Amino acid sequence: MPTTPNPLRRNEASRRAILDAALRLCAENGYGRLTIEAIAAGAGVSKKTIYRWWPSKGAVVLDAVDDLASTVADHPYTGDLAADLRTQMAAVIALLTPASTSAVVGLIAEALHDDALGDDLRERLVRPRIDAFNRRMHQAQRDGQLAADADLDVAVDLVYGPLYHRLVFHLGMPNAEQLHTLVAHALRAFVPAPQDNDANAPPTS
Amino acid sequence: MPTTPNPLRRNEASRRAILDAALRLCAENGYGRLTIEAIAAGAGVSKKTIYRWWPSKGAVVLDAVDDLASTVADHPYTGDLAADLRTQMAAVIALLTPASTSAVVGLIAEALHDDALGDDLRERLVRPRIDAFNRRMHQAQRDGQLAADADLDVAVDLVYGPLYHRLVFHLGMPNAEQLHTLVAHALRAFVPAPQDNDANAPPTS
Amino acid sequence: MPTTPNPLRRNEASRRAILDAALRLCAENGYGRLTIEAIAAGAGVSKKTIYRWWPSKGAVVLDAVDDLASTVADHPYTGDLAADLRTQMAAVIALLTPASTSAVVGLIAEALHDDALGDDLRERLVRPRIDAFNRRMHQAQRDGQLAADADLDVAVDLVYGPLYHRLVFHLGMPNAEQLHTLVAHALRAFVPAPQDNDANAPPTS
Amino acid sequence: MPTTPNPLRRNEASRRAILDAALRLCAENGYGRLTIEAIAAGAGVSKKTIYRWWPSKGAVVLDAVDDLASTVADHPYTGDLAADLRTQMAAVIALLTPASTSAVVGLIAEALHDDALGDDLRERLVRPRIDAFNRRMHQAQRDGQLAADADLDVAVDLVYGPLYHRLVFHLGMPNAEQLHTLVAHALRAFVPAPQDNDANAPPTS
DNA sequence: AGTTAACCGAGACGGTACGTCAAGTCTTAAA
DNA sequence: TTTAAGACTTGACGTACCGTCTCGGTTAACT
Repeated sequence: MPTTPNPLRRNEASRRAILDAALRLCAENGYGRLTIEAIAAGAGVSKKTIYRWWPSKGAVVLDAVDDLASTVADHPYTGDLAADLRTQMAAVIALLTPASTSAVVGLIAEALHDDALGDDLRERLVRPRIDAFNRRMHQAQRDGQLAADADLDVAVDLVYGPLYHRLVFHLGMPNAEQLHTLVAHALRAFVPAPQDNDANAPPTS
Repeated sequence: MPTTPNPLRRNEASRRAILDAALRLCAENGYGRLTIEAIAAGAGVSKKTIYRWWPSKGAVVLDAVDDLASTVADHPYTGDLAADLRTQMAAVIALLTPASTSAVVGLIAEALHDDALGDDLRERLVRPRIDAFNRRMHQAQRDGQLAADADLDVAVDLVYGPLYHRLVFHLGMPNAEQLHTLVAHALRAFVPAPQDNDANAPPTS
Repeated sequence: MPTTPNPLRRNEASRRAILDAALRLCAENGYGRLTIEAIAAGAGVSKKTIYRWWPSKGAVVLDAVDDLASTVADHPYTGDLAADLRTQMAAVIALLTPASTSAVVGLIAEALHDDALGDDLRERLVRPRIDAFNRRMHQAQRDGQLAADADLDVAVDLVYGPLYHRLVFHLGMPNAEQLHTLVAHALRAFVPAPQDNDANAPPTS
Repeated sequence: MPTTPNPLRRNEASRRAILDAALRLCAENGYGRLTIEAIAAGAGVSKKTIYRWWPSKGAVVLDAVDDLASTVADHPYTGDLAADLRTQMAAVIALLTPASTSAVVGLIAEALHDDALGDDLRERLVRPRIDAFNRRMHQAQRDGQLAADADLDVAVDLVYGPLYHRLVFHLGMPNAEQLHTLVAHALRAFVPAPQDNDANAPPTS
């Protein structure tokens, strides 16, 4: 008696309908009003089918977001580190806005109560993007845009932290100008010294 | 005909019992398992009394945390900015740890779905502390520890952001050493240039 | 410390307002939706004032109905017993119709659960009217319209019973013709024998 | 999309437990103290299950009484009409006594406020018994015990009315002797005239 | 190709908590 | 001292979802 169902017999149509319904209903009514019952009804699927394959509402949404987000929010590489970061961060901000109907924000909220979901969220959604960020930063270091001896371990926190600080305390997502300022200041921790005050300004070209 | 009850007639003993029960039960079972019913039972109070004075579970906990947190997590002033920040941030980290039983984390999670609660959380809990942080930073600026022309508007995001980035993605709160590194890097954006690697040490004067 | 309030200090204006509000609200929304709170609000009186003077909602309504009904539904005396009974019964039917907004029907329903109210209802409202009925019947006996040896003890049950049978089982109150038939048949038990089949018909004059 | 649940899937064990608990609790504490919560708890069933199948407490009790009463209070046929009626009415009286714990009395009280319940009560409980009574009366008519031209339409009101008159006004149910008198007088409306005082005795044939 | 075990939809079920309502008690301030 | 106002405890209301379960039916893997 297998405790986990046989994935070979899984109905792909049901799976897709469930993930689609989850995202759609989340966008329509907000993550807070999203329920397993509504997902089942919206997908034309029985609750049992959802519980067979996912342990919780959060896990469903995580799968749905994972599908969705695998291509968005990649790190571009134009050579201008600050600009590239701003581009990528703008995509992240789009995923978090508006908070009330953002599936990602819903996942974040639920993960704060649910360690298992939090771990999944970190490993499946966040970790790959942190790795990508780090690769981009090391590339910039090799390019000479960052100090050769910069401690990049804290970079991700300094660069992305402000977004989540503002998110959790309803301080408003930064607009383009504020984003510019934030990135500039964050990168200042890693640029070669001595430097002038405008080292991270966008190229004037 | 006032839609809000007359605060003059409010029973202070009930109010205190409710707030105490909310914090106690949150610490015992976690914010996620906290219910209005349990608070009422734990406080020896009727549900009606809770609903009369607060619109939601989050509002109760916000009041409770507000009472509690009004004295903790003040900004010390020893003259060593980085050390003072680390001290204060350690207090903040204590309020957020462990996440599963932290009332503040619970509020943060709920505020992500509930804009009204989020606004209250910001105005009542966070704004005063941001102001205190800013006062401390401007003091440091006047003390010559920060660049005279530093743009301190982004400072709070750079300093505290990493904490919330780590919180929401289950990356673990920084230990003492990591906190040291984080603060040092964050402040680097505001210190006078050029600088050496120990720019954040307390003034030797 | 008197357990009963001093009736001398009773506020007559409040008493009237309460009884009037009770009847008005009962007529408007039905006895089932009548509440002490609504009566208090409708009378501009505090709940405490109601509870001070009456033990229950039913007692309030009983007082109100008692005031109201003391003059209606008297027994006329035209000499035609059957006609007189029909006249009086039509007044009773008016008090019971429509059942959903009739204060008397509400009292009857509540008295079925509440023995104290039931006893009050019987003694204050019903008993005097039974006595009046019996006086009317004995008068008819003296007038020679009923058998001299008729057992009038069961008369009230036979005459009025059909009304309450129909009331409690939603069989519809009798219309004028049905009322005629009912009274005629009921009185047949008390008329002198031998008799013909139309002895109780109304006088043809 | 049916608004009523599919009766085929109904759990018969739950249904029985609910009806049994309703009758038991009504007998123990009285209809007035009977609650849906208590029925659910007493039946080991969730409230939702009750609300799924019945619209109100009264509907539950009506079902329970319907089950119970389908065999009691049938009309016997010994040939002696008055005796048969007394037998059957004694069974009815037993169902109504004591009023405070009688499910039927509770239903009657509730039906006075609730037209839908009242209609159900009439159609499901009362109408079949009225029909049975009428059949018995017509049989007696064919047997020559009632006048061939008697208007039996009012018979049920005359015979049973006294019971409900006495019930609603707390006048006490008739004892055996009073019942004898009541039935005798009621039937006098339908016997052939002239008659003697023992007209309701069984035929001597 | 037929058997059979699993998935599937549907949705009833026992629960827990919700937010509301009214009952009846108690406190305060004004008259 | 009574009253209006209204806060309070209590307890039931009817609803919403939860996560589990059983029911036929279909489907897909293995005889």
